Amino acid sequence: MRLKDIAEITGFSSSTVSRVLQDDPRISGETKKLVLSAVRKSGYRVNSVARSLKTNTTETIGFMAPELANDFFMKVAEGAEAELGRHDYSMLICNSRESAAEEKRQLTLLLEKRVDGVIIIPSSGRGEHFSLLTDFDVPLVLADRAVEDFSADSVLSDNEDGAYKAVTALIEGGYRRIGFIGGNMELNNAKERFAGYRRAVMDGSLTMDEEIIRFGDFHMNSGYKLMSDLLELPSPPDHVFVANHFMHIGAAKHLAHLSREGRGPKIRLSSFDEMDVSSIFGFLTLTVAQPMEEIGRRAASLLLERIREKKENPGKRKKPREIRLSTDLNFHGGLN
Amino acid sequence: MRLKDIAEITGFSSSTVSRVLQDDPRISGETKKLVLSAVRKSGYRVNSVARSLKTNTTETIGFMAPELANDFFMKVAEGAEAELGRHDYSMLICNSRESAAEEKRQLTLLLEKRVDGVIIIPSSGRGEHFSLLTDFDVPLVLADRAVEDFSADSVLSDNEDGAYKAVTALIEGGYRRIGFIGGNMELNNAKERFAGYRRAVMDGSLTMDEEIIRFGDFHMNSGYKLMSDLLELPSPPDHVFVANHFMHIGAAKHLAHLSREGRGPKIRLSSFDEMDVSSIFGFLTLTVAQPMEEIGRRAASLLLERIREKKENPGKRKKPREIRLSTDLNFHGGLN
DNA sequence: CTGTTAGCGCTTTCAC
DNA sequence: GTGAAAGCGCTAACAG
Repeated sequence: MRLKDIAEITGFSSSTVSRVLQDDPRISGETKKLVLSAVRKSGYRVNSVARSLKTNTTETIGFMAPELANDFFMKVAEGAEAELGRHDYSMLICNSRESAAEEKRQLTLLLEKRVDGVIIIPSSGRGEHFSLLTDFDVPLVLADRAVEDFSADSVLSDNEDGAYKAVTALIEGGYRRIGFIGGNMELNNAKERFAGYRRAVMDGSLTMDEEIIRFGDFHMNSGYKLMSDLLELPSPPDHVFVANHFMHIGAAKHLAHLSREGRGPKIRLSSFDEMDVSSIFGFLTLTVAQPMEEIGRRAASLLLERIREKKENPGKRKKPREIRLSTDLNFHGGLN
Repeated sequence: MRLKDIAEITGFSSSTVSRVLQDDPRISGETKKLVLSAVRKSGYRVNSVARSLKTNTTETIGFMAPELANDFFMKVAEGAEAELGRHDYSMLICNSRESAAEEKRQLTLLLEKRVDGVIIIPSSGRGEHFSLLTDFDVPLVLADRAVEDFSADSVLSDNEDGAYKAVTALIEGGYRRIGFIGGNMELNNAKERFAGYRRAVMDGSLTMDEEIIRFGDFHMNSGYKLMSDLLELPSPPDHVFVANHFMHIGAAKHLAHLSREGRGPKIRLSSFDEMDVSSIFGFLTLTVAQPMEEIGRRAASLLLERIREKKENPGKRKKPREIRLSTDLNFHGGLN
């Protein structure tokens, strides 16, 4: 069933049917009713592919994340999906598998599918290949992470501030030897969280001790391992600030194992990120909650704005905008 | 840059360029080289939209899940994505928000986008609206859950068997009062897991005691709440089998809270599902591991098969196939 | 308010 | 081995 068939059934022309479907105000109420009823009866569905070919827009955007089975990324995705859905956009999802090469490969596919724009949570700190998109004039918004070699619209948390607030609160709470489990330092958010930690330590007149500063990969197992390393130190920290949720769970898991064996050390944890499973353990003191869904929502709405601007003002590209969302500091277990 | 431009640059016709792009064997090596080099130089990308209009296939499938920020669903999605990627298919992702109505709404969108097929993890036990797809001859595969009022290809875990194996092992391990925290009983997998529990209890000559059988909604908080209910019983269970991962984490969280307060009851947990955070607590005895990614992979490959069959044999619809994947029983903490 | 017409960028007979 | 031409289903001037 094609639009043309509806035209034949109702006796109107294709253009009239097309206009009805687009709610063109010029169409008379009577005609509209007739056409719409024929559409309903026949079960006709517009062919978006044909429409896209004609209009040169697909109402589809690409969403690329380093992995899919990751609650943080998918909260961002849910936020984006919600915002896009309000505007009848769909989302083509891509798993970059934490690889910039794979990221590039998938971008070319998105390009061929003629998506109207792309949201990327970068897999690495580098994004030269994102120029693929801008070369083709496809709007791009980075979410959660920025890259160092490519400037693009982005929606990020205020990582440094979040870490600073948390560590400062810990110092005020009396901790004097606060360890740090950081993320992959090629990623800007890992760097910024570390910078926040460092600044808080300095401002709080504690000494920066490299012994109690470790870097992992933002995954659970590295949190587990690094926690274990820290505890084996002759003089272990009295608190550890962990730079993301997954490493925090890993670190807590290690503490839980120890305490199960009856040799639980006196130590507490705080973490960047807050998920609904964050507080399952008793070691948690503070979390720095990122507005995960808002990151997605804002990324989507910025992207839609860029798409609109492009349509209204072809060829004119605005200079990249960076949106920083602030985090919330939440207390959980008390300070000791 | 269009295909036609490449034709003009190289002096060949559009048809020839098109054939080169599709690796048509009739094209001479020389021509191929010439065209390909022009393609590379110009940065030309095929326009999939135009191709789709012509070929009536989009190489895109829809993937619908009740939520996105759910590691179980997304492991399935990753499996599907991997399989689809091997065949250059893309995935349009939809969040049905645990609502059949929303599910229906999004299906019509997928229909308009002319996806070649759809994978659905149903939000509810009902799927009359899935006929939207079959009416339009769009292949559909259900993953993880079946629906009672609509028969479709499906890839499911052997839920009953998994629960049966686990509970039987618990009985053999000496537990005599095994409670059950079930899922939303409108869902077939919740029902089947309960059936497995029931059969094991019967076969093991324990008594079915409704007191220690509770039903939640597969989310963490209901596991927490129901665990608390069970512990308040005059005669609480000595073990609780929880019907999925998220409720298990909730139940364990409750136990962790209690034991932190020094009043940890002597009770252990087992759970359907195994995720990498399953074993963070010490209460865990057994898990019934579902092959999450395989569910996705198999769903995708069955879907691709159906798409192929449809192309080769239009109009002929095979009768639905149900694939049951077996689960693995894994021991964690020992039996007491 | 409605119809005619051209054409989006590709694939694919059919012809040579 | 290559080209000419038609057409996928829709939209959007333009015309009336």
